[in-house]
Amino acid sequence: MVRDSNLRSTSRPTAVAPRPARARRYDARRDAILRAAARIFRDRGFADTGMRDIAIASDLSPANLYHYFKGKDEILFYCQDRALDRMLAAVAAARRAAVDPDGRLRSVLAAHVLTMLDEVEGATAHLQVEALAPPLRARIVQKRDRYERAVRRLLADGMASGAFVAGDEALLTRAMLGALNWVVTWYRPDGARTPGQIADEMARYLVRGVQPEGVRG
Amino acid sequence: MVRDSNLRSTSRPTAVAPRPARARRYDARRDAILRAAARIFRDRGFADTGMRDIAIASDLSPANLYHYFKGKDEILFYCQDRALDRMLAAVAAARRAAVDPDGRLRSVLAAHVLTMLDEVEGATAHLQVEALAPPLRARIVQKRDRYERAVRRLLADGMASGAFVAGDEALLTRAMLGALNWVVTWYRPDGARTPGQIADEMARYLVRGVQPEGVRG
DNA sequence: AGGATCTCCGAACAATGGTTCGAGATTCGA
DNA sequence: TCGAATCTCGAACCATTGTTCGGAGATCCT
Repeated sequence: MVRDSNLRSTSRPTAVAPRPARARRYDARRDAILRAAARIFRDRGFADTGMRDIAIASDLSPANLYHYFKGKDEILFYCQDRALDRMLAAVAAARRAAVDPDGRLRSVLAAHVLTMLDEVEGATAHLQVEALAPPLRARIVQKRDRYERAVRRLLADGMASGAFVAGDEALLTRAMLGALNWVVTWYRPDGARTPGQIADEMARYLVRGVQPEGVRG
Repeated sequence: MVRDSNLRSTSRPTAVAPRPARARRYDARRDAILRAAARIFRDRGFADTGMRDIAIASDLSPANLYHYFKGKDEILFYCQDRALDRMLAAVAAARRAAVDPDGRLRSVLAAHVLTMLDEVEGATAHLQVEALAPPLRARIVQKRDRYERAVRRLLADGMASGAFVAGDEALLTRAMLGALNWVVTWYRPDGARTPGQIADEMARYLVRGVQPEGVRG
């Protein structure tokens, strides 16, 4: 428990492994647990998932989980935290790639879908925020709001520049994110569409709804 | 338990009360339980809601709940069943009111939001279907699919008539319903918008995304 | 009024679930 | 190689939860 280094110390890429093998395995196990948990959370929901389920899925004993996480809440917390980080990174990337507002918003929305469907990342990004106890929830809510505001700003900028029609930014943002979050409830890996296709079609449709006449993406 | 008359026998509106006072109170209690349960389910989720919570909220003892429902599952079942009935009724009403496809779809989507936010009806319409045990779940899933197909048909008809642009009907339907279902996660009674306003704006935006150039609602 | 039925509840039961304990294996620095 | 820190797990703990049981009070029909 001495570690607690979530932010990799990528300070020196020296020849010799700067990170002990011990700590490496520790991080790997942590990752595996998060991966397994995220998958089950997405499929069965947080409340219906037991520690024993997570333990089985990650080839560990239930008791051993507590050497990697303080408890069930913390596992959910890191799932959500990771997913949000990835989404925020997508926003930053879209902003850097200086295209038009349409393309920026589309790429962010598409990335959102991919993050939700990707087993590695959380998938339970926004889905189960209320399940968290106050201390951890506050941190997630804060980050989630930051992401939501970022998306809203993308929308607002487009409205200001005339790329999008005027409207209630907050409501439209929530409509878009809702459509995206809902994907996890109906997506099946053996379905007709790949995650990439779903992400693209979703993003295209959602953006089309705010575009003025004459400039259809 | 001899009653089991969910469908009111509105056969004869005779002068004398055709329904004994006893049975009336029974139905009223049932209604109150459903009302209270739906509210808590919506706020805290099905798994995190205890029978004792429902009992307190409906001014009854936990044990007494079992005189009105077979168990927790059945309570959720009726919540969802009611909500779906109301949504299906909205579809039928929209179909009867022979307006254009745009108006039909918009009114159905708006009714969906109002059903979700209305405390009386389920609110947990689609939200917690997986929580149900197989026997009851099958019936709900069937009805939910019926509703989803009805909405999809509205969309498909519009595409066929040229009122909507061509696209993946199933995916677009799910995108719309997802945006609507998500409303329960962020709606607050003391917010700036009333349920009616939210419903209208949502429906307008979602339909706009499938309309071709030159015909915006 | 009397018996039958319906409502209602306090208490307890069995199962589940998150979590802790204590000790045995494993790994690592020196 | 040796001692210490780290991993790992079976078993148990304890609170919660859905549910049942048996009976007391209320209500209704005749």
